[in-house]
Amino acid sequence: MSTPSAAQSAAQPAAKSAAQPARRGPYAKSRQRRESIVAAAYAVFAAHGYRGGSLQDVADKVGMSQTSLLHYFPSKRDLLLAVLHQRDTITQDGTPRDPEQTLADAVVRQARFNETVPGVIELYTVLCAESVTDNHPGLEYFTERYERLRRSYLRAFTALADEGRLRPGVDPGRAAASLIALWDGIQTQWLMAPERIDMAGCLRDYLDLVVLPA
Amino acid sequence: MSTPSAAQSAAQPAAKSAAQPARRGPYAKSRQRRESIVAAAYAVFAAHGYRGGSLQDVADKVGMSQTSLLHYFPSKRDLLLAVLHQRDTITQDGTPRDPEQTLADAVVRQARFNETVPGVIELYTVLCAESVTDNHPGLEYFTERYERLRRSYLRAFTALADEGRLRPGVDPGRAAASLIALWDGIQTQWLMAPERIDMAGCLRDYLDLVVLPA
DNA sequence: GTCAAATTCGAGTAACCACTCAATTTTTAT
DNA sequence: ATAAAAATTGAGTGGTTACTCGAATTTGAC
Repeated sequence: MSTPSAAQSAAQPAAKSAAQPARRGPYAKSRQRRESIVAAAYAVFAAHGYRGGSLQDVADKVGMSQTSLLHYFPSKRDLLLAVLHQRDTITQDGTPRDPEQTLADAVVRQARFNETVPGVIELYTVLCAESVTDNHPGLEYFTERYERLRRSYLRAFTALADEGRLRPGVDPGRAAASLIALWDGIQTQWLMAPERIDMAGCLRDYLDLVVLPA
Repeated sequence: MSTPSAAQSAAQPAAKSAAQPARRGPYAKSRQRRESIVAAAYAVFAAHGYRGGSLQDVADKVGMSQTSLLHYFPSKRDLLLAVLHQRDTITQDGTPRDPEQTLADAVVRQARFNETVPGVIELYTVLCAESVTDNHPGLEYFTERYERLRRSYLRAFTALADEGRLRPGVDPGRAAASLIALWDGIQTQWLMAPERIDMAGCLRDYLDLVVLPA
């Protein structure tokens, strides 16, 4: 309060009348730089987890100093959140499903796609479980993701039930949680024995059991 | 198996003829001490993971110095393996199922039991996913556990199929992997929202879908 | 070209890590 | 009681951690 000049931080290019700090914004290559940092952090966290991966590992991978890295992401926590957001972008997590596609086709297609993207499944599996440990900055992301996903599949199963296409006796709410659980769990087994586990097949089997043909 | 030197713990009082080092074996309270260390490590790894939990944390919890702890478990890795073995003991993992019980009853019963044991599900979920990260000493334990469990459930589903009690179209191998996956995955969701997730209910639902009534 | 903001980094910090070593204290078989 | 093994520990070892600070360099709007 005693230093009113420092309190003015919002940059409005029109309002440069008074004695403003005159922020200039990031330089041209800044965006690419941030992206390459996130990509490196993505790989490091996928391979070692959040606690097991260090900022130095990430900086080395990008080819910059750890200090410069902290200029872009002021804490390891911020970097993790950027990586999780990047995962959403890659997998289009949270994007509504194409209404032309059946639920089963959409799930199977996504499962097959994820299999081809190096590191996505490692990153998701490792960080998700790690996030339930004490004081993990990823917990909120994963709890919210689960709630959103369960709501989404609940809606899908309820719609199918209304058409009479849900197998009698199946509870849409538990089926939603179960589908997500099956997907998560089969990914863990796939990571340990990729040639022995048919992720898409297991998901297809489950959905064929739960939803009746049109 | 491959470390016979460490396996020499059984005291043979008869073989003290030559110039032997005259091992005396552990003292009376040693066994309890080891058990309390494993219990503390169990809690620490469940709450923080393997990489996130430190030997100092464990030593503090037991009330001994970190150096003394290392007298009982010469490395953090050894401590982890002891904790994983302890988990098997608690959950009776690897113990054959009571033949009087149906598969579904056994699974549901075990799921309900695990829910009541503090830390088991945290420990399992956190360490299992962490074990797929680089150079994690738990990987072998979990891969072998998955192979053993899949074989076990494959046998159970195959037996049911022979009785004509497997729903037509269900593949016993994929069903075995799927049952384990569902179980693992539902535990993760339960950890994040225990009051919203019915683990036993989801497992029961799945088995009711897959196996037909007698 | 000027000049301030954006970017970069070397050098620290204080804390923590798993683990070692040498020495002391405690137990227990004799 | 004695003596030797088992148990315990304080003090270190070399390493890593996330993060800070101050200063130098690079950029780009004017």
